[in-house]
Amino acid sequence: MSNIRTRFAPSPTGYIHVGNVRSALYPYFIARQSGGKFVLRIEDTDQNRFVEGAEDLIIDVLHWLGLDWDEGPDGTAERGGYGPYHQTARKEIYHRWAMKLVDKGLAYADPRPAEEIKALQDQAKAEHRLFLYRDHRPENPPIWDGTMPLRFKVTEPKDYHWHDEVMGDLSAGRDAVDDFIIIKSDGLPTYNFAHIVDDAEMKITHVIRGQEYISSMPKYLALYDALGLDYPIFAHLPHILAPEGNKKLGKRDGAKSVTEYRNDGYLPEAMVNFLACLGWNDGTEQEIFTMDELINKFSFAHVQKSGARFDEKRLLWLNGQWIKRLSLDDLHNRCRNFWGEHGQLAPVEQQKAVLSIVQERMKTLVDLPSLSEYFFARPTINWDIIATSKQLAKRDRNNLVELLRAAYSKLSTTDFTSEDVIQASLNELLEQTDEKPVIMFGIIRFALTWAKFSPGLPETMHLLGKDESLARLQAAIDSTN
RNA sequence: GGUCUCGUCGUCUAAAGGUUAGGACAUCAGGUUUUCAUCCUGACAAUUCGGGUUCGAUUCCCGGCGAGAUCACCA
Repeated sequence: MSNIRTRFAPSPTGYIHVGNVRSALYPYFIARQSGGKFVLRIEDTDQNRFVEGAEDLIIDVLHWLGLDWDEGPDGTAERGGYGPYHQTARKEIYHRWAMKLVDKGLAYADPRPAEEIKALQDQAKAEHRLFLYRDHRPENPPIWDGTMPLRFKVTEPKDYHWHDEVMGDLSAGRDAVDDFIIIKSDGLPTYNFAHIVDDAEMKITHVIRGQEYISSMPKYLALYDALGLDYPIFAHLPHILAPEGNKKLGKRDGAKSVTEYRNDGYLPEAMVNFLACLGWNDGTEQEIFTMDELINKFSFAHVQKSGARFDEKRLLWLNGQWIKRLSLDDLHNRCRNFWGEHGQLAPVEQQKAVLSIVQERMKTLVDLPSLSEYFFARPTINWDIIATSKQLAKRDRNNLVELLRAAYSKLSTTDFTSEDVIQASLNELLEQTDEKPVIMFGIIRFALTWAKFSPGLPETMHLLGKDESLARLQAAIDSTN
């Protein structure tokens, strides 16, 4: 048990995309590796961007990924002693803290209309001049009554130096912090203020978030100082870049939601493994990590400083690796919603038998139907598919049918008791006909599956059974008449 | 534009002054007596540039170049 406390603090403004997930993962690892607590806090202070149902989506995704939290929203209730865990429910708390600043003369109500400020900013920009609000403070600010925004007052601008677990020692000049709004005119706090109050109240020890917050650090440091708070440990994570260009991965560049990957047949283990290793590695050549391994091995010391590109091909490979590692029962469970039309109706035992020979070829769960349907229902005969095989395409139809006849008569006297027996019989067939394997086995495979890809011939035939195998060969022969 | 940050194969990364600069994904070529998306083998491929410091720089320092982030009553 330690007093380490980390948090993931998303905004319910839409679906959670893969770029967001990593900033949940690392705090989770840090909390779990030390026996500390992982807190989920909903940052819903922006009423304009609030999206109905977004919170449920976030929770659903965290559950799916296997990230459990010790404190935070829990169904309709909340769990943990430092709640509430929705910022909109903490309004009084922010006001109480804001009053501390007002009382110290470190915050003032700002009566200036937003348009006027905008005009000042535009003017400064046009003149290539730095705009500092502190040069335009209202002369006699009114008493703050909650209807006007409340601004933090920078009394002594100074340089800031601080340490970041990922980025190292950082610094910023005195103009990096200016008077900024801490409570909006709607009475809710801005992120800048709210997260500091919350982190303090919730005793958060590690602030782990995206790199985009680095430039705001002086603001936060000024606020910690003004509020008399100790600094937590900071760790700013590099961005995850979109597959194309050098842009940060975001929704408008088509960043997919985690839910989308789940529907596309990706395993949460692969997702976690992939995202955790985007910008982090344990210093060895290991590529596959379980959640437990990540928890044990994760360290900021090995987090990359520069952005990492999201490479779907690597994700796909990793997913295939994870699928291969699944036990048959586990795989069967996860395939529940991925069977094809006929597969879903098949008895469990048959489904498992099919999975066992198809497992190593699956890269995602959505591959299942194309890899399995012909086991459950007789495939549609399609001679055109022969053209996809270089070797078979050279033979004429009659010749191929001849071969199928030979195969039929050989196999009808074969015992289908095991794959080995079938293999042996197929080998004899080869000798008797003096045909090349690529031709003979190729045409048999097509006659049985009419699919571009399938598992090995003996496995396929063994699973299909003698009657069905022969019936399919016969159907192929008959189809040419 | 100001401020801040970053810069190793196409991509993810290892090497925290001394290695033929390593691994993985992708790609390509072989192989596993049928296909193949599995598996095995192999090939291709990188230190942004210029100055220092040093016996020796991917590594430390300075400058250029390139890239990104941020400058909101968004988080």
